[in-house]
Amino acid sequence: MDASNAPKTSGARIGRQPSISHAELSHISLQLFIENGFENTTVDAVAIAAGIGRRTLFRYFPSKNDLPWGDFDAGLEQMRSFLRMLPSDTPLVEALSLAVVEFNRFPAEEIPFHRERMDLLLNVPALVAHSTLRYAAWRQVVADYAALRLGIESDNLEPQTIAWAFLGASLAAYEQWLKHEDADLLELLEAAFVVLRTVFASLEIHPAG
Amino acid sequence: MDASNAPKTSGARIGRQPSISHAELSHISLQLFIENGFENTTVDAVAIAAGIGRRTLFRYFPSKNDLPWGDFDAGLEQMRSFLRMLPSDTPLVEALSLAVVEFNRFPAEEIPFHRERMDLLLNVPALVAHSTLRYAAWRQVVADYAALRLGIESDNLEPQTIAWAFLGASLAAYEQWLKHEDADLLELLEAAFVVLRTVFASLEIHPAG
DNA sequence: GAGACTAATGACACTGAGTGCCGAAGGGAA
DNA sequence: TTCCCTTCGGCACTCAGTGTCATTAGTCTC
Repeated sequence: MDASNAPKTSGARIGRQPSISHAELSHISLQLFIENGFENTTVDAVAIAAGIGRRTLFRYFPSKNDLPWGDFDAGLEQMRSFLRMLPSDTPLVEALSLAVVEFNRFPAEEIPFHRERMDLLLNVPALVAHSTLRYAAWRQVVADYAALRLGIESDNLEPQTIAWAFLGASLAAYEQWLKHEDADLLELLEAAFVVLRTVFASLEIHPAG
Repeated sequence: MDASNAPKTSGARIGRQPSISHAELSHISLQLFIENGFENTTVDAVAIAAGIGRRTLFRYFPSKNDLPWGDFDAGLEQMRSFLRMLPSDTPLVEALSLAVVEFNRFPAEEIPFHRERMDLLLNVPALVAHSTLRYAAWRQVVADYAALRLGIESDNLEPQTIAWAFLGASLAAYEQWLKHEDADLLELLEAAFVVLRTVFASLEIHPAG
């Protein structure tokens, strides 16, 4: 899906070369969004800044809302692999906690950049709304693993609830991270998962019968 | 916020009467969306069906996406009251479970209607995305109560994580409800909350039979 | 009842996102 | 060079949403 303009090792491609990459285009748009605000930046402005036609831009990204996301799917595949390689006797919640933390680990030099992107994604209403659609794929990864471990289908109540809980905890952690300049994202994620364990482990609850 | 065109008991209102109510307009739009699909129904078509101008429609609802929601805020206020009236020694998770179940209790005759609305809200991409913004207010109610009970601010990690978890569990329950014609929504909600308690208490999960 | 005041309506024009269509441009292969 | 393939980008169009403003339909005062 990405790097589609880099010449493949298996022979040169035929036809006209793409004039830009998804990553470049995403990066250029992000610059503009951060500088002028998401709403104040038109798609035309992004296309002009990238030196491509407006029509071409919509061939790279299906909507303006998708521009800041860049290559999210690549990260998902990594998370899938990570989960596959975990020992199968790892407790479910621990396995998922580890995987989610790993998913959000970035090289130190990328962190300021990542922060600005997440600041947009979690604060611009249009992007907050749109993000739900992207998170669905993320939840699917979590639900698939939970289903595998529980021996049930991934569209059952249990895997879906678990996936939602991990997503929610992650977003709560991100919100804290953006609010506190000096905070550590991975620690906040772990803290959020601990909240889940402690809050919902309170056993004075009587399951409704 | 609603019933603004019904004459108030305290004297007649001044100025021209609203030509329609939010509830009526929402209902009319829902009919069209269900019949023809959300994407295939233009705002103009809704306005015409409602016998009002297109411009007027946007004074009642800020966007097409808001039309199917109707009066969501009224339910939120009810949930707030419900939580306020609970004994303060009710365990936090139990209190929230009860409140959320109560929030989703509807008269039997409204259930088929509610089902169709939720079917739209949870399946039409544009509405799924937009719903995140509406759910934020819902989460705030949960977070506020959790914060109160925990003696911390509602924008802290704990209340936010708890609110996300309850929202996620509720949505997972709704998805099951829509998928199984004969399912009971309130039972599914309780089941989803039990999933949270058992999974995060690291107990054994038994797939629902 | 006439005029003042108030609030909702709706027509019009405009911006901006997203799409279908199609010819042109740029590349490799024969 | 010629053919073929792929991307590019201009154009026209649909539709959501907004600012403006005259109009309509009420109430209140004199």
